[in-house]
Amino acid sequence: MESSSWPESLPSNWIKAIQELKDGHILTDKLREVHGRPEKIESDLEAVNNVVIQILGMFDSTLSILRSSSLNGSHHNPNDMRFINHWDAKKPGDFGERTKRTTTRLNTKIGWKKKRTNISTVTQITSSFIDDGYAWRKYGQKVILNSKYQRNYYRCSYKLEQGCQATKQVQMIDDELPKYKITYCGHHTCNNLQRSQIVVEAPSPSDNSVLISFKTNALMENNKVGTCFSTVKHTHKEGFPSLGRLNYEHVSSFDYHSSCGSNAGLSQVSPEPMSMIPRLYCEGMVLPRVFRSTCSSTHGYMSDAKIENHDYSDFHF
DNA sequence: TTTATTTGACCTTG
DNA sequence: CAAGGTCAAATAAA
Repeated sequence: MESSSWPESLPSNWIKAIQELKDGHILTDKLREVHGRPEKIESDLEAVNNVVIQILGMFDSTLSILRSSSLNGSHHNPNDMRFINHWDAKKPGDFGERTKRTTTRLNTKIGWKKKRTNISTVTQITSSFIDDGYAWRKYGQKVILNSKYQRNYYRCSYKLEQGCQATKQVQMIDDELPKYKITYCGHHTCNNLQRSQIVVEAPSPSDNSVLISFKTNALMENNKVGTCFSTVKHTHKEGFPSLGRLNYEHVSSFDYHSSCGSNAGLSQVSPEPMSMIPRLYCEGMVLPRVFRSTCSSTHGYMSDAKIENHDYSDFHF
């Protein structure tokens, strides 16, 4: 990926994105070197951790640049507020009365439509709430037809501060076992991911794999569980029935086994914008192999995820 | 007092 | 028109 192969006419933000990808590629190579040498991983765990975090940051940065460029069909400065779509143009407090709100909403009809038809979603079925590393704020709850449980709507806590458009919906599935359908809509453009602490364990002699344990900051810092688990703080009277007290350590800790073999999982997921995929996948994709993700929840069930409604129009790789 | 959640109204979509 | 998604005032929690 030589920079000379790119047309000189590329806008500066695209060049920046390309540079980010190149840097990420170099760092990934570094990781690959370490991958086959578990003794090095152990001795330099912090350095490995830092590389992973750098790569993730580069992916987020690149996607942010690409998305901001492609959303409007032209290249522009992502900080230019003129290019924010109608959906987000409105700020809280703009409407003191219902009548005023009604008028404005009608005027932004195009924005609504665009939002709903073009947005990509990722749906995940899980037996417990997953800490995806982002801070979410609940903004709605709705009774869904033919469903015993209400659907809960969350948006990124940094929507107002940074204009992050990521939202997610959480709905309990009517099943004999407690399961949740979590639908992520849009991707995060905020820089407030609570980075996971990554613990790499040496491979076992019997299993040619590397165990990487992702633990969120919520476990490291006292009294911050509420922030990280805003989605867990639902009410029992209307929303989901009580599952009892969740074990935070178990729920927020995931183990990834890097196994030789199948690549199906990665190939299925990789085209999706990194920052909109639940961290369950994003973190795993850092390494060159594919993972079977085991959610070590209080129930110990496997979590399952799939991508619905691909829309790659914003991401021309 | 500040911040987050609840909840009914409003709006879009099919 | 029904169903689902979002807003924002009211309320609760920290």
